[in-house]
Amino acid sequence: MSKVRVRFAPSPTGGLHLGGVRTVLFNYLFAKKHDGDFIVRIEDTDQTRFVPGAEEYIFDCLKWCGLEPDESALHGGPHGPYRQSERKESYRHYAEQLVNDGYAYYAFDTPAELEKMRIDFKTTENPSPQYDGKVRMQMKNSLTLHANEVKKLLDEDTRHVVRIKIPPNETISFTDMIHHEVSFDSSLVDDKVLLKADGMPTYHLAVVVDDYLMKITHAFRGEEWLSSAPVHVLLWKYLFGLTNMPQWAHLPLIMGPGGKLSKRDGAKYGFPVFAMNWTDPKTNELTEGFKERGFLPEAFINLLAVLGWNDGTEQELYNLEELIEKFSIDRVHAAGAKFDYEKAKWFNHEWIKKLNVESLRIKVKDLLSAKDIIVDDDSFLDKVIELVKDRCTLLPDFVQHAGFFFKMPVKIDIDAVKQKWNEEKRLFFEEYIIKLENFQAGVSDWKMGEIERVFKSLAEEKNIKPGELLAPMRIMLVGGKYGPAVFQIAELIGKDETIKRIKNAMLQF
RNA sequence: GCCGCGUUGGUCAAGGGGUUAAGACGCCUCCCUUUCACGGAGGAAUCACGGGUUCGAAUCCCGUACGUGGUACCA
Repeated sequence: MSKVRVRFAPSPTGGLHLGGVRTVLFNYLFAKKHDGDFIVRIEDTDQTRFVPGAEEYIFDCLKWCGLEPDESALHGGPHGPYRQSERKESYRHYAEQLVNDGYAYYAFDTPAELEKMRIDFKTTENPSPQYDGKVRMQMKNSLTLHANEVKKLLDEDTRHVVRIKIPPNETISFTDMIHHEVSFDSSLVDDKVLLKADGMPTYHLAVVVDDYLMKITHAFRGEEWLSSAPVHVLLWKYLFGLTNMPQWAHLPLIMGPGGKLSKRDGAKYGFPVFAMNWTDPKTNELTEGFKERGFLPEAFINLLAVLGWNDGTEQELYNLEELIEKFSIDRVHAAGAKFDYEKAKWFNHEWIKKLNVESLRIKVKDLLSAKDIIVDDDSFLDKVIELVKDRCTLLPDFVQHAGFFFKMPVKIDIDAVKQKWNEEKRLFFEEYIIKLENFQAGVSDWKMGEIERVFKSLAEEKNIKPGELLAPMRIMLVGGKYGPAVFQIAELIGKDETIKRIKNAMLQF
C-alpha cells in the first residue's frame, strides 16, 4: 500500500502569510488524517530569491502553530534530500533528457532579444506575446539553428536556457481534488523556461523532479499555481509518467478587504498578515505577526482551517486533533474567501475563554513583566486570570484587565469622577477608610461580602445612593470603568492596598 | 487582450430540483450586571443578471456581468 506523502515548499522570499500557513495546515491535516508523512521541501537554491534567515523563520512559525514537519523526513529520510540545493545536478540531467527526447530545447535568446520579440509581436489583441508555438520558430534556439551551430554555441558555453516544447492543439486536463476536471488548450500555453541560464531550475522543473524523487502522493498549493499546472502535467507525462503524478489540490486564495491580500503593507489593513513578526532583511522593515499581536496558536490554526473549509456541521471551534479527525479535502471550497479580522478576533476570544489557566499563565506573566508588572505568586495570578479572561480578546488585553491586581494603576480616569465628586462623597470615603482600617488583620475577615456590607450600610447612614459611590470606588481601585466586581477586587488586592489606593486617588480628585 | 478559476446577507458559510434558504462574525434592540465584559432573548440583512430545461430552479445547462489568478531566465 502506498503511503500518503505530502510536502510543503516554503517560499523563501518573505514572511509566512495567511495563505501560506493555511496551505501548510491543509497539507498537515491531510497527511495526519491518512497517517502519512508531512515533509518540507526547501527552495534554497535561487540566489536572487532566497532570503537569509527565511528558513529558520518559517520553521519557527510552524513550530508556533504546532505544525512541524516530520523530523526523520527532514533529516535524511528515505526520500531525501529535501533541500533543492542538494539536488542541483539532477535538474540538469532531467532537462537534458527532455531535450534529447524532443520535449524541450535550448534557447539562446538574450534578454534584449526577448524584449524585442515582445514588442514586435505585440498587438492590441495580444498585448503580452509569449514565447510559444507561434513564435518559437522565429527565435534563436536549437529548433531553428543547425545542429552544428547549436553544438558550437554549447561548446562555447554560450548563455542559454532550456525551454519546454509545448505541443500544439492538445487538450491538457487533469483532476484537481478541489476543482475536479480542469482543462487547458495547449496552444495557449507558452514554452516555459525549465533550466535558467545560471543552471538553476525554475519552479516548474524543480517541483516535478522533487515530487517524483520525494515520492510525493498529494500536492497542495495555492490557486495561483493552477495556470501553470498544464506545464507540470506535461513534465510528468514526459519524465515520469502520468500514473506517478501526485494528486493536485489547488487551494482557494485568501483575500484582503479590498481584493487580494498583499504581503506588503499589511499595515494598511490594520491587522497582521504574517504568522509571526517578519523583518525584511533588505529594508529592515518589521511587519507584525499574529503571534505578537496576541493571538493564540490554537485560535490562529482554527480560524484558518475554517476559512475555506467546514465539516458540514455547525461546529466552529476545533483543536488540532479534532481538525485532523474531521478534515476532508472534499469539503474545501473552490471559491476564495475574504479574511475577516473581526471574526479572527472572535476566535481568539473564544480560545482564551476555552483554554485553562495553565496554558495561559506563562503568556500572561510575560506580557505583564514586559510592562514592569512583577508577578511573584503564581496561584494569585491563576485566580486573576480565571477572573478576567472572559473579557480579553487579544492576549495583551490581560495587561489592562489583570495588571491592576498587581500594581496600583498609574493613570486614573479622573475625568469620569470629577464632575460628580463632592464634599459629601469625600466625607464618605474618609469614613469608609476608617471602617476598613478596623478590619481585623486576619485574612479571614477581609472578604468581599463583608467589605460590601460595610460600604452599603455607611452609604445608607450618609443617605447616598450606593450607585453614586460605586463608580468612584472602582476608579480608585482599577483606574477605569472596567474589571470584575469592585469588592472582589478589594478582597484580592488586600486591605492595605485597598486603603492605599483610595487615599491616593482622593488626592487627585 | 487572451487563458484558468470562481460568484448564497457587509463577512465566513450550510443547503446540489420542492426548505418559512441553517448557523457564525459584525451591527441593532431588550434582559442580566449599580462598571466593562460573559451569558440569555429577539431583530434587520442573501441565492449577481438574462435566457433555457422542468409541473417546479439558489440547486441542472448556456450566455452576460463582476471578482480573482496567470500571461517572467519569481515563486
